[in-house]
Amino acid sequence: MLLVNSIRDNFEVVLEGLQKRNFTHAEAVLHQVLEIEKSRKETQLERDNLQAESNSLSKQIGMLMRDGKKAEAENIKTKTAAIKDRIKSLEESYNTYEEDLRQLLYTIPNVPHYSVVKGKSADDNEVVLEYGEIPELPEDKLPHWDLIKNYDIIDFELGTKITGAGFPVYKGRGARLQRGLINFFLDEAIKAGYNEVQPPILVNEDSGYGTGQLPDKEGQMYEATADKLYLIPTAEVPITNMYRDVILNEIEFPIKNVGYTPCFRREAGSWGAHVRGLNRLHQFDKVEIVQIVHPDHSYEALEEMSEYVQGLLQKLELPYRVLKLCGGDMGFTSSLTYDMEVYSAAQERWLEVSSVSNFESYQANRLKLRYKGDDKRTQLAHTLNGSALALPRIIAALLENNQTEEGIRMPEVLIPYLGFDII
RNA sequence: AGAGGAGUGGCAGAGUGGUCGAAUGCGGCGGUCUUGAAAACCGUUGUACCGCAAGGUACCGGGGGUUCGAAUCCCUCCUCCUCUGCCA
Repeated sequence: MLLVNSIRDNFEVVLEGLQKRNFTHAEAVLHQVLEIEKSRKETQLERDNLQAESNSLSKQIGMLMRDGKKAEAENIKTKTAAIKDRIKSLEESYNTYEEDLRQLLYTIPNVPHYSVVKGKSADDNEVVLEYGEIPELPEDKLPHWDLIKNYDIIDFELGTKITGAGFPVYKGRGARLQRGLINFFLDEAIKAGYNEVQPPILVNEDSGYGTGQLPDKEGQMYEATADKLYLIPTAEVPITNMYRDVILNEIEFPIKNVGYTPCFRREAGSWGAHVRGLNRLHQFDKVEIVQIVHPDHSYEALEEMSEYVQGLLQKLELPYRVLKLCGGDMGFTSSLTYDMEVYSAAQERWLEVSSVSNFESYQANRLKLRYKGDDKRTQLAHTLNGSALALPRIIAALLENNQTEEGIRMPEVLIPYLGFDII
């Protein structure tokens, strides 16, 4: 969430930023924040002063009791009663102000980077670059949902029987392709200096708030209600929350973690060809990279992560493009996001396979993730993450783009991981 | 899951109603000494909020309560340890 001080000190900048993402009533909400904050401070001042008075009287009572002057002590006791009532009522208002402030801040999205354009929807995203040749496929090319049936490598009906729609069963070479890709992605990340972690895939409420899934996206997560736990929608949640309530030493930067996890998304209300087959699932696999860095270097880190993800796509020989998201299309917590999309030659459309974001201090503020430098001051760190990569659409593109009469050709780099070169 | 025990500063560990944000040791940082290092000695060393500052307030696992006053007493939740049970 945003820092109140930054809203106060950079009011115009914050306002302009929020307007870029079409956040309605931005000005009114920001003014409300400052107003509540003002009341909060006034209440604290009064409460603290009374508390100081009460503390001092209590000490006097203690000393009088020790000296055996009981009558005098009793006399002071009566004075404290009134103060106590007043403190209690101030305490209640203070808590209300604090809670109202927090709830209000939860509703305010991150301020986009100054270079982010306004825009209304995904149509206004800027294509930063395109890479690779779009393959020419024969007339009888098939979309992946037909290919997986023909080769019997992914079974949606079977998954529907076991669980429900959007939970496919990967079979035979389909399963091995999954496993091969996961291992390939993890190995590449390790080579790039990331530390591999295996986090839990159920998280508690605090973690959901820490990275911003709660309260914003409550309905999009599966919930284990008996234990108040959530199935993670992305490994970003557990991996970033490892650093909740942590004060790092500056010399530990940059912190680079990578983890493979299944991801679970309820994604209600979607339909049509765009969500067919592997395009949108309730459960899918993803390798996620997460960085925690010094605020001065977070945009360098973002570029580095973007290039890293692009390198993976190049190795997989997939044509891709990089989008810089406009304000209207960016996630709630992000300051700047690049989306990587691969071209699916049979569906003849671009599929998002990665999203790389810099959250600046927005998540860190919720997480209380700070660092201490040479000057001994504690400050908020910056967090970033990116998919590297999400499997289903990569598989969709690999299957579609590499289909031949002999079968589906696998990219060179995967063959050692698969043990076969064609499906 | 049942029975018992325990949660205090970076770590170890004292403190069982008042002068305790908290002894002491270790570690960290600064200094003295030394050609340098070690040792020794001296100093310093939590977080957050309010305040221009002086200073104030809160925090001893979380929340609530008793009391003029709580690390200390009570309730509740969480976590960890030991034993028993169960289990990949």
